[in-house]
Amino acid sequence: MSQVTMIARPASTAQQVHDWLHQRIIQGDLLPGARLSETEIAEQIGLSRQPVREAFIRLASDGLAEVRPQRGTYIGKISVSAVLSARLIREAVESDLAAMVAGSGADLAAMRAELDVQDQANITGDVAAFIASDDRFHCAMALAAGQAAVWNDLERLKSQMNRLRHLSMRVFDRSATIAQHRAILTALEQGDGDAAQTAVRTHLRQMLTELPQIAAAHPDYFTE
Amino acid sequence: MSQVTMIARPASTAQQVHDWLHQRIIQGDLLPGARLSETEIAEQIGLSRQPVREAFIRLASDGLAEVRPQRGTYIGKISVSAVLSARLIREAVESDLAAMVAGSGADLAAMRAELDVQDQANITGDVAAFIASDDRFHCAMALAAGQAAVWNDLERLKSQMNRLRHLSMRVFDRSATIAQHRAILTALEQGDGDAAQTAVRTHLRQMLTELPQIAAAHPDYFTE
DNA sequence: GACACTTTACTTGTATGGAAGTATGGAATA
DNA sequence: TATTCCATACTTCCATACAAGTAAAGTGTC
Repeated sequence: MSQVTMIARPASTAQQVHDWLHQRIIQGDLLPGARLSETEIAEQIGLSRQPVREAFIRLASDGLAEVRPQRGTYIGKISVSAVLSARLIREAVESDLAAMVAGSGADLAAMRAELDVQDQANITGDVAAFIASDDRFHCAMALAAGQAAVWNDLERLKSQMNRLRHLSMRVFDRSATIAQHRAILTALEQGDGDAAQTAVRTHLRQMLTELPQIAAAHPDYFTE
Repeated sequence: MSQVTMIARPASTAQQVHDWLHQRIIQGDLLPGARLSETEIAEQIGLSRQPVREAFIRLASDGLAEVRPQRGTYIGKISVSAVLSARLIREAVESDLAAMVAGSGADLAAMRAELDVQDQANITGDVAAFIASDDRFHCAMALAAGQAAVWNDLERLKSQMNRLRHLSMRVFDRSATIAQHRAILTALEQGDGDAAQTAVRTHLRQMLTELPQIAAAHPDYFTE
């Protein structure tokens, strides 16, 4: 925890607007291709256009929005190739992380706890809670490997995949995801690095079969 | 090539300022911890503060600058942990890419050509040219694997490592780097996936020994 | 001389006005 | 009816002015 976050100085208005829109986009509240208006949002929250504009610039840097000069700002569509490359990167990195954890004897209680949360969320049908726990499960593995910074660096890539999941989770089987998570954790607990790597790669390759189906179901939300 | 790029519309001023500063930071022209003034740069290039300010916001999103409200904007110091995690990610990803290329029979002429460029740059001592060719060598491998998008996604991480290399290349042995590149290419040409992966990992682990030395030589430029 | 306080200059943050460019709808014309 | 032209409203971009906060220099006091 850095000093900046310890000293409770409220973030700038522009930053708050950015965070607010960022979350709404990730959660699928603002849909791909939708229009964003500086003046409209500014009036909506009682600010001038400038901080809203700067929030848009940040969103564009995040790859979540597209500012077209003199035309308008739009929620970025989900790039199929971007999702595929993000998936490939995650598979490569998390496979290595799994190998590091398997031989280390690190504490895996956090991962096991998330499995219980996912079971609950699956029963109650709370999609948002399930996705959040899914994220924390993978994050816990990175922490077990002592690589918290790696997880932060993947944040940008994960955000694109999370948008996809918020579209897909209503359709696809969460039980299968839980089973895959359980396979990963079992292999880690047994200290079987090769099995853990295989389980991670199998899990993350699941998206290769899901992506075409989701893209076909929502063609307007995707590009490339 | 998309229509957008065909119609040669000049980028916005803020974007140009951002690109200019981005390049100067990566090349080590603007050193870590140095101060950036909105008004100063604005006067320097004959613009108002606003576009410069928006360029700063983009740089902060890139992780290259830090805007401290009511205090000033500074070139971000090189985070040791960020470099380490970027290195780990590159090792994992490029190892997978090497395995994909080794079995594919893809054209490797581009990689071989870069080796010649690096030999030349090593002789003439042109550090910037060497680093640029080094980048293109690795990029060529990603292209040979049919994963251009992956290389783009790693851009953010590479920029931090490139800042480091512009500090280190004046010190460290470029011939060793070339030998490592040659080992990678040889393994790929022989179709030996395992050897290629090993060569890639060995090459990228070189930084693990270089980083502490560079950080010790320039303690003011690093953090964490 | 050392210390506490005040002032002053300087920083980024926000508001507002206008400039440049785009898209849309309607009117005039063939 | 179809097409071209144009006026109008809208968008983002940039310039300017002001507000809020920080830091450092200066000043007075002990």
